[in-house]
Amino acid sequence: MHGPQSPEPAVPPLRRRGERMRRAVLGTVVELLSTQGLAGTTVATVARAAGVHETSIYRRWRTRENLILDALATELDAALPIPDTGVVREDLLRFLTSLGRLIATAQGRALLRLSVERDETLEDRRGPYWSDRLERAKVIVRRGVERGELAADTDPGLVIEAVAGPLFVRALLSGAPLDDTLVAGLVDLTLEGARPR
Amino acid sequence: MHGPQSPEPAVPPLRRRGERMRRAVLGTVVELLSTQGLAGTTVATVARAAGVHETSIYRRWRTRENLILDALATELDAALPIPDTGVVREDLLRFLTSLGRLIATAQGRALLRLSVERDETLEDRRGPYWSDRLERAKVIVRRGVERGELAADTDPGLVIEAVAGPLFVRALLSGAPLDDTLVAGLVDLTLEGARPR
DNA sequence: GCTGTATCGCAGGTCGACTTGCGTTAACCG
DNA sequence: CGGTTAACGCAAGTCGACCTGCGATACAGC
Repeated sequence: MHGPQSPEPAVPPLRRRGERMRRAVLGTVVELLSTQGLAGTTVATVARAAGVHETSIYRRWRTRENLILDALATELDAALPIPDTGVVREDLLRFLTSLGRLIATAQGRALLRLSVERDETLEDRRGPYWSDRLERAKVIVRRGVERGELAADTDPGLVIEAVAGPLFVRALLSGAPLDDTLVAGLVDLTLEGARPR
Repeated sequence: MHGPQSPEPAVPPLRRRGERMRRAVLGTVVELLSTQGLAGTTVATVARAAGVHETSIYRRWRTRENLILDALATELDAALPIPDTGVVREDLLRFLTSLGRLIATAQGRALLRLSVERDETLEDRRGPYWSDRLERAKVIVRRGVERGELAADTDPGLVIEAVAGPLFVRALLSGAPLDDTLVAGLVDLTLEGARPR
């Protein structure tokens, strides 16, 4: 073997800078999240796996929370498309179904959990991710109103919150399953109401 | 001043045992929660304020989470009564209003936050508090069905989740306000539906 | 009243998040 | 292509959650 003369090459410290380091670390985070879960994704672990020093991570992202949020925001940016089938019920069904699937994902659950853990003291107000998605989904309702499928005075935000809220509650609080039956029941209840007709 | 002969009385370590210690610690937790918030309620702080050693707290409650959950469960046990006015809309309105008020409380928010922070790895499945409350609220819907106010095939759980879900989502995710307008809009939407009539 | 045992005090330690100071080098810029 | 600087490596340390062993005592049962 043609080894180096010096018995200990002293492992040249890999200083991956700038964008290269950023991508390496973020990729490692996403991978660790799906294999080790949120609890297993510690800053020290990420640093080791990405071949970067822990300090460098803290200097760039400030907190573990920022780190993971950054990785997930990049990863889940394209998720939750807004369907446009021409029928409100169908649009809501599809949107809720993909929302349920996202929430069932390890990454989705992690994003959810981290969005909740905000300090109540300082108004940090982050986690715009979910608020944004719900905001975007309002067009589904608006299109339904324009088509005459829904009452003219329908509040789009209210409808979206009413159908999506239970999914979040189940994922965060009760742990109850998120199946298609629930989604369909929710949509129909919100569209038709509970009054006898 | 008639001080004791010994210059340092060496502060006899107060060993409050059993129920006395339990009440002292839990009372301190509730107090600290409303004055210092969740982040300020650390085990060391509680121990000092209650005149108890940190180790004793860990031995009895295992985790900080258990400690606070125990204190809040005891404190909020009687909260969220189920109204029975004879009219579904009124019952739902009152229930949701008190739920919103509870959620706006420092203690309510703390209970919510802690109910979310469950490990996804081990199926610890706690936080039955909120699930229990929603479960109990189902009778409101059942009574409405019996009275003929609601369709016979109405799913009580679905209705309760649809009206309560958005409140939790706002408290946990979006931080949007919980006013009476929202509550009324939610109840009416769920009862009447969004379809034009 | 005396003893036995579970409970508590206390010292010391692990682990993860986060910080600071200082030396070193990669990367951009003229 | 040499110089400057911001980015990185590294050592050391703080803080809070949580654990362990050991000695001491409050309270129960006799």
